[in-house]
Amino acid sequence: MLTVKDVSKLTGVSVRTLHYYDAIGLLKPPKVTEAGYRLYDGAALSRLQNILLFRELQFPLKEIKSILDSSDFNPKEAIAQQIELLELQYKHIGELISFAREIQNNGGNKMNFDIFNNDELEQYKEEVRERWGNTRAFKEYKQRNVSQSGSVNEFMSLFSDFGEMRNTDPAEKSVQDKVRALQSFITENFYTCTDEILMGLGEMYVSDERFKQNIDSAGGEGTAEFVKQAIACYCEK
Amino acid sequence: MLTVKDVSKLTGVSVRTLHYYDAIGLLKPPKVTEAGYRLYDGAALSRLQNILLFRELQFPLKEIKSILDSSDFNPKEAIAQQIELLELQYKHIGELISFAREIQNNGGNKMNFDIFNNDELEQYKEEVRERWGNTRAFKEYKQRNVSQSGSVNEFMSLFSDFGEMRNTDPAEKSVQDKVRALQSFITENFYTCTDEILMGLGEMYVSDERFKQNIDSAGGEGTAEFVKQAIACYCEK
DNA sequence: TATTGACTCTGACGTTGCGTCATAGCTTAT
DNA sequence: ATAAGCTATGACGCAACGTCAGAGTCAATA
Repeated sequence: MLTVKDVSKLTGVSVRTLHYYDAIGLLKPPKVTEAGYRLYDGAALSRLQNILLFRELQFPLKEIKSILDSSDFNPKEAIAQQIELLELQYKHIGELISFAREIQNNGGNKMNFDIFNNDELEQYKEEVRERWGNTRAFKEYKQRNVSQSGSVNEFMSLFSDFGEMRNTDPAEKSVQDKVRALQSFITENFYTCTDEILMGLGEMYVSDERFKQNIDSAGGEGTAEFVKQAIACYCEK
Repeated sequence: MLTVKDVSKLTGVSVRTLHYYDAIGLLKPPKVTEAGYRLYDGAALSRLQNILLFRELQFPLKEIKSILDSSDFNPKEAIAQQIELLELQYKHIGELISFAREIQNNGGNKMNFDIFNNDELEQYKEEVRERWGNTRAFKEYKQRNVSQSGSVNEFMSLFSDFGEMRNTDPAEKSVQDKVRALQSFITENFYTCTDEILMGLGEMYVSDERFKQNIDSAGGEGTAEFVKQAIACYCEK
């Protein structure tokens, strides 16, 4: 019989991990001495190999346990689902890499509304867990995503409108109407935009270099500052 | 000024997360009312955007904090390192996917000594953290990996040797010598193989379908069982 | 004005998969 | 018999929050 240390050296898992797997019932030693020493045999090693296999494939230990304990040891289904999950991760990380490269090159100037969303992954995990196919929520996500990235363009055109007015008085009615339009637009396309939030956004447009540069590039130098003032005006009334 | 809920709705992070970021000093609200209510402004929103950016790129919060707090807000270096990390993850997940596909197809028959090792990732993380370039440990890893996968072939040829002897008595001297050779081989190439461990391995060779099938395919039907008996013999003496 | 309802706060514990002590018991060899 | 080496069981720590629980606040309504 193998002691914990033997198994540890053999498989590379730590003694503490063996303790833990015992504690959670994932890998019980077939025998325990009177002194409480754990002793393992070949069958246990085999089970451990399986555990490590699934662990490597990112299965949570609980799931591994239920897979190995379920009498029908045919995990093809589970693995198929896991592959889909891994593929999502793969895609996601790929996107992150190109995103990171962009940041390196242009200093992260781009306003980025679309990539801040691993909803996809999270939602998919939910799905996989609850097994209601991968059609509905996934399509809804895509839908949302498309409509959102589409609206970003409209969003930017609002700023170029502001740019054209940026030499008039921020309190001017035409300008104030634009602010109202901006607020409505945000409310309709992103989230309910209260006056409070609008104020915060206005401030951020100048204090965040990324937003500032992006807005100025759409409306001309000074547009961001102008928008901020217009918003301040609007919110004071 | 924006309340926690405003910020939450605006950025998508939960109120609890804002509490947390405050607690760890990552994002302190610029003002707090007498009642203790947190109030945020545009600058805070901007900082939060940066936080989310780095968080999305898998930076740990502590690192984000030190990056944003270090006066020289030039994270190019950090991002470059992070990209390398992401690329490693990318590669690793890619390997996992093809590995998982293999398992699906052949039921995971292959003995798998090589993929159970994200040392690469871990070691690399260490490296990145300690900034001593990515040459040395990486090459050492490759070295180790190559020599290991090379030795797997020799390992299998041992089993075909056993296969040829599988109709003689397991106690026969020639067989026992092979067992000794097996033990030495494991000790030299993988880990110190005590008699105890050898016994465990022998048992596993038959109780784990993956090993059994692989060994039998190398030495012929019944080889795994034969090896187990030979080992038992060897260890009793 | 009193009371609802919506919002906020601070703890405290749960989660996942272990690592890291601390303390103590067991085993074996010298 | 004692030291060396192994083992055990807690207990705490980490990352990044989620999830209550209990309690205080704020604005608006009846």
